[in-house]
Amino acid sequence: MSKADKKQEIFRAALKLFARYGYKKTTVAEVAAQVGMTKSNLYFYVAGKRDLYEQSIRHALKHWRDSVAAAIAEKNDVVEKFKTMALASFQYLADDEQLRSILIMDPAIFTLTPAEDRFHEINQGAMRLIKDILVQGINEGRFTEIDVEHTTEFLFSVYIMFLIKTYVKSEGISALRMYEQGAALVLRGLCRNPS
Amino acid sequence: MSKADKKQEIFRAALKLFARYGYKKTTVAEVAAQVGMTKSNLYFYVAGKRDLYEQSIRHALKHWRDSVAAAIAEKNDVVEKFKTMALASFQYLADDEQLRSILIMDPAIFTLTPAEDRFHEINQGAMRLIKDILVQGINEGRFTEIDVEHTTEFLFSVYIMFLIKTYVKSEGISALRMYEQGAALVLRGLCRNPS
DNA sequence: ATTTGAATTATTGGTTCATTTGTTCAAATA
DNA sequence: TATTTGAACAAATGAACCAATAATTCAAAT
Repeated sequence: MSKADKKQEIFRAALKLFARYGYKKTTVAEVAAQVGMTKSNLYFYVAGKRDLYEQSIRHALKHWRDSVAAAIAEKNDVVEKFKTMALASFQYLADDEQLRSILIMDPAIFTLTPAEDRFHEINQGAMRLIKDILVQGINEGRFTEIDVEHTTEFLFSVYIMFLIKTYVKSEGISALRMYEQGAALVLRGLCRNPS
Repeated sequence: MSKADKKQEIFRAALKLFARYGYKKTTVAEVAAQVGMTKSNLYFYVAGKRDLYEQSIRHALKHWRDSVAAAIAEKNDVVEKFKTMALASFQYLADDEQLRSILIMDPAIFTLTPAEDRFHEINQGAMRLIKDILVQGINEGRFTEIDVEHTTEFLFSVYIMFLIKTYVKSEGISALRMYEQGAALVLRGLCRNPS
């Protein structure tokens, strides 16, 4: 098993424990035991506990983003892409209890401000998805010619906020309804020919 | 001076100190001194330190909301009302350094979830402003017939989020640009005949 | 190149205690 | 009667300490 594979295994084990007990209450000894090694050996793979935690989360977030990207890629119509993006990302989290648990225990993962965002590169990728859809829509003449940069940031902020409302604070179905209404409203504002 | 007037005076003095030193570092003795009375006498007017704090904030929030309501009332056209609502509330806070300071020191005043909202009745009032505009727009045939309840909640959430981004976390001008783009986008989604 | 046990360092949680601050109240005042 | 006060009491806070636990390093082993 390659070093990279071993890392993967470590990250998955770590995420499981972090999701169950939270950052502070999980010890590196426990994580090491979970993958069948001593804690000192863990330091051969990661720089420390904090690093282990962040990398594990980074790993999970990337998987999420890639999964949403794949769902979008299946659609051709730009309006369908928009709808898929809005819903697939929500659905993914609904299905991933472990990641939800992490997010609830550490709400700061989803920050409202880029400056203090520990996972900025990953969120940049998510914003890329939004931006590409906006650009495609404009190029195809389906969307009105809006300010792509700021609108992308706006949509991403709204999206993050509703993730927080729905899964971190547990407003559940109520927040989902709002999100759906909002997505529809925004899509109507985006489209040149309102349906 | 009536008891109600004395209370007003106390609230203003308290807010000033709370804004400067925060809740914990402000003592009731200091507040009492500020209005020229002993701390024990303060208990004739308020139930305790917490009550003093919350009432002072409540007072300031009401003033804010009423000020926005007044600005909206000046306009007749529903689209103008919408724009005014979106901007006047932001402008008010830009001008009120004291309230901004309170908000920064106690970010939980602006919660993303109604359940834990200590000032829910006041925010209800703010949502009322949004709802009335939506209803007017629909009745006049200017807005499409959206789900008023959920759209109101959606818009209020977005509004609160940008207040936090702009003033609590200090993203300043960048968040403002996003907000403007978002407001324009939403308004376009709302209107029956896009301009 | 990987793993380990033992040693070292840093954090954490609990305890005490002195000090400050919040709260109550019977008596005074206007 | 409505308001104010000083003194007493109760609760919260922060500093200083200690013991226990957990994180990290590293020389030696595989």
